[in-house]
Amino acid sequence: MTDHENTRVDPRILRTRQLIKDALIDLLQEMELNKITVNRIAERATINRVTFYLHYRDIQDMMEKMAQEMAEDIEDIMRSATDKESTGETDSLMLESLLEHIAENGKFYKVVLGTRRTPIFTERLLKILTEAITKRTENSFRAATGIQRDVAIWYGSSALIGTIVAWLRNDMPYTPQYLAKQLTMLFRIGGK
Amino acid sequence: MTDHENTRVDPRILRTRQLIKDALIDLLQEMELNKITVNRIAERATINRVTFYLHYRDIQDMMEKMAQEMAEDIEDIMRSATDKESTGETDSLMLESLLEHIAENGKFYKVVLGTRRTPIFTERLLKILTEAITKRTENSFRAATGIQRDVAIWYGSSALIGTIVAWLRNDMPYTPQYLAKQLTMLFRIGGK
DNA sequence: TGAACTTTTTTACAACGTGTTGAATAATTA
DNA sequence: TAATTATTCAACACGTTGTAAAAAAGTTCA
Repeated sequence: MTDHENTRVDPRILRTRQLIKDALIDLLQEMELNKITVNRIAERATINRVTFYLHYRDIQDMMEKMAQEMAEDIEDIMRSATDKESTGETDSLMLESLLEHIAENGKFYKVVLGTRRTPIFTERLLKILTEAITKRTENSFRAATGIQRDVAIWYGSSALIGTIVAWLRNDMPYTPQYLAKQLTMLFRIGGK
Repeated sequence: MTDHENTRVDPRILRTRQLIKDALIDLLQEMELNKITVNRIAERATINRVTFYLHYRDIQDMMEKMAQEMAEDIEDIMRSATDKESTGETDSLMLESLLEHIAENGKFYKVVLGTRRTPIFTERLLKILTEAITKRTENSFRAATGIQRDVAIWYGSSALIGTIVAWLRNDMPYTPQYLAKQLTMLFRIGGK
């Protein structure tokens, strides 16, 4: 995805890590996680198996690091959406930027969010969305409806992530902009 | 959970299968799926490792069978809720029965739905909920809002399952009845 | 360019998990 | 009790894991 790295780093490391990551994404499209071995990853990445261990402790560790990178990317995007606009419509813009980012990296997100093989990624995104919603509804929550705030937050954040997942699984039949609008509407009437 | 078996079956088989299932649920509370081996399951279940293979092809196969049983249980419950009431309020009752069932088997559901270790179970429940909602909104969908029907279904079903998951993770701080009411309210305003 | 440094490869190893066998033992059924 | 069926035991070949040491290849910088 993006850099995250300003210090000079050996191009061999960059190359190897990219090869390994691509190989994993590749394999995740084809088979369940329990069929994916370091052997297969190395083979697919055209690197030596030992090299894998020079970069990651094991497959689990690798996925955690990738999920961390994803989370940083998404947080950056959402932060800059908040900065750009200060005229009320931030959450609509945030959603739109997020969906655009996901669409741009569709191959990646379809695998890590669209399949249920890598729950860490979904978990990470859910957490980010929950926090964003929590922050965003700090004042604006209408308790008058008789709905518990935490239930509304659970409801809204799962609805968002679930819709994104379904959208990915169906090969993104709507543009990010259109889906963002739909979601904003649904979200307004429902959650808060 | 329930029987699913009316024909006489060797009590040793019942005992062994129950021991194995309990062992898996036990282990899933303690460690990630990739740390769980047939060895460990057999050890925890106090059976011989070979016996495991007399009942299941592998751990994956075992989880699929357990998810299938869960799905059958839930479908039974939702069916009988539909039968019982014909006076409009079926979806509220269905939700209530479902949540009661989950609460009764809290230990089981907290593991298979509450942790992200067994996506098959969540997947199965999502499918059931999606189908129920799809059926239920066949006529009553208000297109006037400008919201796509499929988006609304994605949104509503993920919201439901996500809220249930969060409720389990937080050790069910609301009664099934209360949560069902909350969900019905949120669902009404939002999805359809 | 050449020398110092870092990364990758090669080969090898022990430990462990898998899935399957055939024969024994134990429990259930009738 | 006898016949049947489930479980255990011991053992096997095979693949995966994570680590090690040394050789080879690629990068950096004077």
